[in-house]
Parts: sequence; C-alpha cells; structure tokens
Amino acid sequence: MSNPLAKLREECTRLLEEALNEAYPGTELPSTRFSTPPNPEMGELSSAASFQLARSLRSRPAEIAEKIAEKVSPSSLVESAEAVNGYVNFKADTGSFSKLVLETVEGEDEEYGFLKTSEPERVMVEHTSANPISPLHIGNARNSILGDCLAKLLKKRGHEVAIHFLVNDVGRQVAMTGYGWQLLGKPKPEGRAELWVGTIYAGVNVVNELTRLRKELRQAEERGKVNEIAEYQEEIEDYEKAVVELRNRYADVYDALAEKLPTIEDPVAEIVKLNTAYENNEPEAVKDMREVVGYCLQGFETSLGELDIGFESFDFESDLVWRNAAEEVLEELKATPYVFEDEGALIMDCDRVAVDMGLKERWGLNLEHEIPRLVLVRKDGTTLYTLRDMAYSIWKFGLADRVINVIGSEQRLAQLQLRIALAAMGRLEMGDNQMHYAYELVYLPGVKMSGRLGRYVTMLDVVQRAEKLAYEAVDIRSPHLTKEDKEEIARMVGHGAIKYTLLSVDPQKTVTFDWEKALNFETNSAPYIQYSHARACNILKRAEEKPEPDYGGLTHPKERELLIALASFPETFEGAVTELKPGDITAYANNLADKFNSFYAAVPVLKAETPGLLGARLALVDAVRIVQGNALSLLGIKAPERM
RNA sequence: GGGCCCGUGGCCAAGUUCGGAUAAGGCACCGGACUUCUAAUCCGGAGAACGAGGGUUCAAAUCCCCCCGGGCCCGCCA
Repeated sequence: MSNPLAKLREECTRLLEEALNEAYPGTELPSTRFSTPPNPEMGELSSAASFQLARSLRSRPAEIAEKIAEKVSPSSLVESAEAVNGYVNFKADTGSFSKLVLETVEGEDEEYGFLKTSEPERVMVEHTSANPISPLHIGNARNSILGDCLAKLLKKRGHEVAIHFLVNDVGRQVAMTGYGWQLLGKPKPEGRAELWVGTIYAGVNVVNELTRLRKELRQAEERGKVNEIAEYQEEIEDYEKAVVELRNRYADVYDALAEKLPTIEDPVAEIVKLNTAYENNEPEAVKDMREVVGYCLQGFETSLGELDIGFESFDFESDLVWRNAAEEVLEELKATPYVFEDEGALIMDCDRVAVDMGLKERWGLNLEHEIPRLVLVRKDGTTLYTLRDMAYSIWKFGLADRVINVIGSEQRLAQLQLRIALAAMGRLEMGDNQMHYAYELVYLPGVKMSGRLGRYVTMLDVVQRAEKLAYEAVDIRSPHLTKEDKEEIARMVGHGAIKYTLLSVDPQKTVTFDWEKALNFETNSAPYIQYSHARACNILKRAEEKPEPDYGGLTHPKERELLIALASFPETFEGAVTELKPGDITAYANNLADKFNSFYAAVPVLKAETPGLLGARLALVDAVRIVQGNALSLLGIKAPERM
C-alpha cells in the first residue's frame, strides 16, 4: 500500500533541509511536522520550522522563512515554496502530484489507504455483551456500533481480529426469566424473540414486586403508617404503568404470569433453586436455561444483523462456572501475598499490587490515589462475578495477543481491578494488553429506560424508524425508482444515519439521543456523505468516453483541496486505528463530501473545456468515489450508487 | 470525602495525546442559486471573553497550578 502524502512530505523535507543548509550552513533541521495551510491557495504543506530556529539563529521567524523559501529549488513533485507569516509553504506541482495521487488510488482501488501494520497481532474485540433477558436498546447500539467499527479498522490494518460476545447467563435475573418461561409451559417465542423474552423477565419481576408491595401496603395500612402507605402506593403505581406496557406487547404472556406466579408459595426460592441447578450443570436446568437465553440471543443477532453486525463467538459465562474456572483463579490469587480475609470474606489488596509492581507508573495512573480493594469471595463462600471475569480474560489470551473490551465507562474501576488481578497472578502482559474501551452512555430525553420494568426504546425500533424516514425521503426525491430499489436505498441510508451519529461523537462524551438529529439526512450525516458518493457514481455512469487525462489541468482550488484530501486518507486511516478513533474516519468522510460537493457545484466535469481536462476530472471523480467508498466501509456504512 | 471523565457561538460539536497562521463543521437564523453532471446540494451573512482565575512560552482551547459546574465510580451487585 502506498501513501502519496508521505511521498510529498519526504520531498518537502529534503528540499527544506537543502534550503536550510544553503541559507544557514551547518544548521540542523528541527524535528517538526508539516501541517496543512489554512487555505489551498497557500499550498499543500506547511512547515513551522522557522519558529523553532528563531532562538538559535537569533533572528525573526518571518526573516528565516524568507531566506529559506528563497533557497528552495523546485523538484518534480514540488513546484515552489513561499514564506508567509513565518511559515514556509510548499506548493505541489499540479501535474505530477495529481498523477501520483489519482493513479495510486485508481491502482489500489478498494485497498487504497489501508496501510498494513508491520506487526500483525491477534486482536480480540469483545463488545455488546448485553444481558440476554431484555432487548437491545439504543444504549447497547453505541457499544455494538463502536465495537464493530474498531474490529473493521483493525482488520483493515492487517490484524487478525475475532469478535466475541460474553453471555451473562448466570445469576438471579436470567433465572427469573427461565423460571417464568417454565411456568408458561416452555412456549416457543412469538414475534420478536428478544422483546418476547424481555416481557417474560419484566413480567416475572413486576408480578413478584406487585405481590410484595401490595402485601406491605396492607400491613402498613393495618398499622396506620401514613408516610409508608403513600410511598407504597406510589411504587405500586409505577409498576402498574409497567403492566400496561407489558400487556400492550404480549398480553397473554403477562396475564399467564400474573395468574400463575401468585399461586407459588415462594417464587424467589424457586428462582434461586433454578439458578443453583443451572450452575451445577443439572441437565434439565441447562436445557431450559440455554433454550430461553438462546431465543434472546437469536433476537440480538437479528437486530444486529440488520446493521450487518455479527460475532465470531458467543462465550457463555456458565461454561466458565461449569469448569470451575473461578475457583482455579482463586487458588492462584490465594497463593499471592495480596489476598486476605476480612470478616469471613476474601479480599484482594489492589493498591498493594499496584504499588509493588509499579503498575501506577506503568499504566499512567494517579500515584497518590489508593486503588480500592476488591472482594473476591463472600463470607458465605460464594464467588463474585469478578473472578469469572478474570478467568474469562485468561481464556481470551489463549486466543489473542491483545484484547479490547468495549464496556461502559461506569465499569472503569472494575476493569482496572481486573487488570491488576492479572498482574498479581504473574500475568502482567495480559494486564498490559487488555484494554477497556470505555464509552459514555446514551440518554433519552424524558425516558428512563429500565429492563426490570420492560421500559426501553429498542434498537430495532430506532432502526426501523430510520428506514421508514429514509424511504419517505427517497420516495420524494427519486419517485421513478422501483419499490425494491427504494427500499434498498432506504436501508442503506437509515442504517448509515444511525451509525454515523453514534460514531462521530467522541466516546467519552455522553450522547443525548435525539430522533431529529440522528435521523437528520442533511449536512454532516451519513446520507450527506452517501449522496456525494452517489453523485460521483452518476457522473461516471454518464461519461461516454475516458480521454487520456491532462493531470496538469487540475488547478482549480476545489480540485487541489480534493487532491490533498485524497492523498491524506492513508494517514487518517493509520491514525484512526492507532488511536482507535472511529470519529477520525467520520470526520474525514464528511470533509471529503464537503469538498466534493463544492467541487461539483463549481466545476463542470462532463462539460470540461478540453478532452484532457475531462479525462483528468473523471479520474478525480473516480478517485473520490473509491476513497469515499473505502472510508464508509470502515464505518460499516454502505455506499449507494444512486439515491 | 476520594478518584476518573466532561465543560468550546442560542443548541450540537472538531481541535487537547504532540502548543503555532483568521478556533473546523453542523443545527437553528438571514439573503441568494435548479432550461447546465441528482438542490438529501451549493454560495454568502450574522453569531465565540474556548467554564473562571493565575502561571510557563516568541506563541496556549491545547502544557502547569488553583477554583467552579455536570456525569460516573468508590457493593460481600454484574
């Protein structure tokens, strides 16, 4: 893979060194990076070296820049250098630079820009990992979309990537769902499996809670406790609202649960029993639990499949439990000097591990801050989730050199403690190579989502609404297309809009989900970028011939801007992968669309003045098409040829 | 109480890792452009004490110090 911008920069560096040597013999060129001048008329690359040299040369930056620029001799790629405000600006030779960029893009086509790493690794990306008892919602969507994009970036960089989903299938919540399903007579799902399973889970919870609350309300009434009565009534109202929503979805499911659960003497005990049986790998419990969880996972796969997001592996937490993985980890940890007993529980002294092993310096943590301790085993002897998570990490490193966990930022401390525990066990390299890719949550104005109450805006709802709006837009703008074509375009546009919205915001910032903004199909959105791609395709489709290009003719400022943008794609890609920043790619694609749309309005392609110019502009348009398509593919967004 | 993250025009937001030219963009607002390659577009306008205050520097949104506001975490939950 080649990198035209790097070639231009190397050339400029060489010319700068030569000029500096002539203007100020014996002066070493300071290590400096080139930047892009504020406007295209000033050239393609800009050096601020004069500012750094000002002190040692005892001269004003502007003066130094003048003297250097004067001495720069043109080369095949660089036409001229000019001093402006202390900067030395280099202008590329239009003909040779255009030829270099456009022929490189054309030649490498779908691989252009994807610079390969010299050190390929096996990388595991774990993402989504939502509890298999409620539908995926808009918050999970941010996780899934980020995780999927990271995986795509790493793959294109030449790494071997595996995408995993951890199924949290043990614990009270899942057992509630399994128990509810057994009570219903183990039916097959109706409609959307994840929503159906979510209704069973929330149904069991709501019925149980209502039974409890009503009982406590009666007792409070008997004792005449006014404040308590009001509190219970308020809570009951909340649950009753949830009942209405649940019945709206699956009235028969809720009604059956509401009828059967209260006849059970102690449903909570039954749920605990089922959970224990599952953890003990008892055949009937296993069969039932895996079946219910499987329905929910199928639902996840369907919803995510809509967005072309999938997994290589679903890793079940229960598998870890069954092979006593937590206990093995515990034994290892107990052999270290960092685990102690406190009131019957086993605790790990995370801070001491970090201090003893120099982890705070190593991982850039606050040296003064004491890292909170971590409970490993309850005083009743049962293990906590953390131990299973450690076992899971160790297992992951059997398959990967590097692990990226896409998990909400609220789990920062837990993820740090996990890495510390790995280091404590003598697996420092796992601590080093495991990364918590933290993102902030998605908020919905006016809606408090709650899986327990079955209250959520599901991901599929958002996806379908986006498709519908996109269909309306296509229908208005391109009425001549067939229904199938319109639907296909609507899917590309609707899905793209959602992905772009969630990828373009820095993961560290909270997103307040706004229908209007997410589904805005105008400037600074996926449809805007897709539209520019479709326009490029349309021009190419209408071109009857492709004359030999006269690259030297691409002198219009809009053309120059496009060329430098195209040339910088490989480095944008490289930076985005290194820093794991999908937002760099969304910004790049949007910028390229901006430049192309301006070019489109300002410069005629098919009606170019000469055949040579026509050929050159067609090559430029084709390169935009290719690069825009490559950028969108990294984002998991489809590039339509018309819309 | 402690830790982490965030704070940039009315709203959303890039840039902060690695200090450099007039602080991108978008939404909303105002004014223009479809007999010419698709107007989901383009062109122009107005709008900013970069949370506050100090410091370092030729140069600070960016680095250092202190303070303020918001979110998350500090469970024998996951």
